[in-house]
Amino acid sequence: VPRRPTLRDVAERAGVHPGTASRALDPALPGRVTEVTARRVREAARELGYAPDPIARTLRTRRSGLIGVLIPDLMNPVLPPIVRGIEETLWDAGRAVVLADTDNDAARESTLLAELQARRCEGLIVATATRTSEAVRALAGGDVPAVLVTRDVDDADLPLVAGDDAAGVMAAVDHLTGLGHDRIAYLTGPLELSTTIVRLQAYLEAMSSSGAEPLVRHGEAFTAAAGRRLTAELLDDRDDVTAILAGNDLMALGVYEALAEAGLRCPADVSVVGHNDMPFVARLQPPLTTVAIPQREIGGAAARALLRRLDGGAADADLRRLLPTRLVVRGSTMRRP
Amino acid sequence: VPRRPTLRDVAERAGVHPGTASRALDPALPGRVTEVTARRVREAARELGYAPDPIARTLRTRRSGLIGVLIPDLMNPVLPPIVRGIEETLWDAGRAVVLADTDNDAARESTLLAELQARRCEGLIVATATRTSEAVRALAGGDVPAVLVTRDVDDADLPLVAGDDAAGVMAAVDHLTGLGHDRIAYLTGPLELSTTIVRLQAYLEAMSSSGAEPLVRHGEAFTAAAGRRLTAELLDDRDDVTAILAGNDLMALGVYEALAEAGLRCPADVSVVGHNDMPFVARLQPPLTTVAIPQREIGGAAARALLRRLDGGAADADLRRLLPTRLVVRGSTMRRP
DNA sequence: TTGAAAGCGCTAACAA
DNA sequence: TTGTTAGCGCTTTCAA
Repeated sequence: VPRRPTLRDVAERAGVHPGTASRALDPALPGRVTEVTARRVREAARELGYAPDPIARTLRTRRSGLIGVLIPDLMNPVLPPIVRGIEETLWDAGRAVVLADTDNDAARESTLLAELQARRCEGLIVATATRTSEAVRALAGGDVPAVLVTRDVDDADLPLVAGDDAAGVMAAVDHLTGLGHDRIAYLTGPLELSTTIVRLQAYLEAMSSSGAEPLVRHGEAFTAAAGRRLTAELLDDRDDVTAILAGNDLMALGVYEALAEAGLRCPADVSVVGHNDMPFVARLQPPLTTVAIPQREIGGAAARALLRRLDGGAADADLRRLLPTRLVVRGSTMRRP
Repeated sequence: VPRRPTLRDVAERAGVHPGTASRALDPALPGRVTEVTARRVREAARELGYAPDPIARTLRTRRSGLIGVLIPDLMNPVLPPIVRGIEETLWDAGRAVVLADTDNDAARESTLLAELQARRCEGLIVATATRTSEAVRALAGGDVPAVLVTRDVDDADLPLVAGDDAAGVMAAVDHLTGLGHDRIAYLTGPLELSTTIVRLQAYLEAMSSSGAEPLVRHGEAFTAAAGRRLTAELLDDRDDVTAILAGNDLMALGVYEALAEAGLRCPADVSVVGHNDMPFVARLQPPLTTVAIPQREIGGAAARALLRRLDGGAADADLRRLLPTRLVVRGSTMRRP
């Protein structure tokens, strides 16, 4: 059986000692070896099709080249682009991505975090944080660098990369007030998520600066079902609402359903705005006006932030990196009737 | 610095030799060690918070516990559920998933396949195959077990797990003929994908057995743009088409666009059927009738097939496992006008 | 500049 | 049943 070649084979063929071959092949150390031997070794390596064994290297150097990526649920449409951005950036940097999905389960979160570390991941990218996750907070003190994506945890000095949701929500409120709306309701996601809080806060600020009275309903989850229930309740209580800002696009889907059920038209009777610009919302009827988030870039930026840290970068240089969002105006908003 | 404990530390504390400690901690070998020493060792391990180093273990045993998963593009809506199914099954079996995305690039495919193997992945799940991918075909002879998902490669004895697309397409044609249609066009995806061929073949068979004349257009990609272009061309040539079967849902989106552009209504003038039942197609206008594929189950089944092989299962027991698909009838199909 | 030797932490073959 | 020994493939001191 033609075993894959080791450094020893290369050294033998080049007529040098394995140690020398190792030095010759290490690009970080030019001048540690004669140019002529370096050439001989490289040649032998090429002829043999030699590739260093990452496992053996890791055992020696303690660097595995593995980055753990923890996500809440890959089937949530916002995540694939983020994971994609992370993954392409890390592969390009010679790292491999170990993906783990918590299924939105806190217990699973801490299990998987431990598992990822046990498997010697050099760094962690975490998209599952709730404001109170202890397991995530503990990462701040730990010895494996971690970066949070999208979701932040309270009171921990962990770097975060996310979209500038606040700016997006403010733009959405401005858009609606610009269209003459002032009875604008906001439907939140679960309060244990930082994204919910950030968006809600922005809504409240924008409303107060426009002098309009805020109107908030809290949802138990970022789902269409929650959006639908909240909207139905809202319409029962108040018949003067002319615009609804949904915590995210999934909830906006539920808003559409509830409006249709109540015999209200969108946007003729009620304008609707979502958040995230997930795939295909432009193809809904009506096409959804929403806050677009640069998901893939967020993933890439998170990966780069982690790489910087792994290369000994300053730990405090780039806490809280917010990437620009933008309001995409489509057919679900119009001038107040 | 309180270095994490090694097996040596555990052995020392338990007063035994490292080799003995190793045996005591190995769950696969009961009876290789006295119950009393086993207990002592386990106790010591617990007290020290010992966790075996997976890297060292891998170097020794050649088994990394890592499974490489190669996908064409995570942002293609069919993939997240598949990856999810793979990932949850493998974690439950104590394996970790290394995810790599080729971005539909053949060169990247072979690079990443090599990289995954260099990183000592014990097994591979490949969703990127084209009918001719050499790099994938080479896996058949290789020493790391591989399972294909959804996309097959020609002339290679690699196990495949996929949805039963043929049955789905036949059901779709039957559904349409049952509604009185006989001018049913089929829009294919790229011919280098096995899924395209399987679906097309099924369409041709179903048409011939119903005695209707087949009407096929070939698309260069499974995209909305392709679906749109093909439909526009089709409508230019033939004004008698009353139903269109799209290669997948993305193409069906394009069909919707082209019909609207041509001033034709769906389903009143033309019925449309998609394939995949990707998220949110039920919310299109009209809701899309489509062939649903059990994506998550396919992922799970692929993972289990690989695990079986890793445990020395027969290599030929389960080549070509097809999971049942089903036609989901929604609003885009109706009785022929 | 190169060779020699040790060792990362673990497991498996062999010996006692 | 347990201890001993060797070695997975690599890097990195230390000497020459």
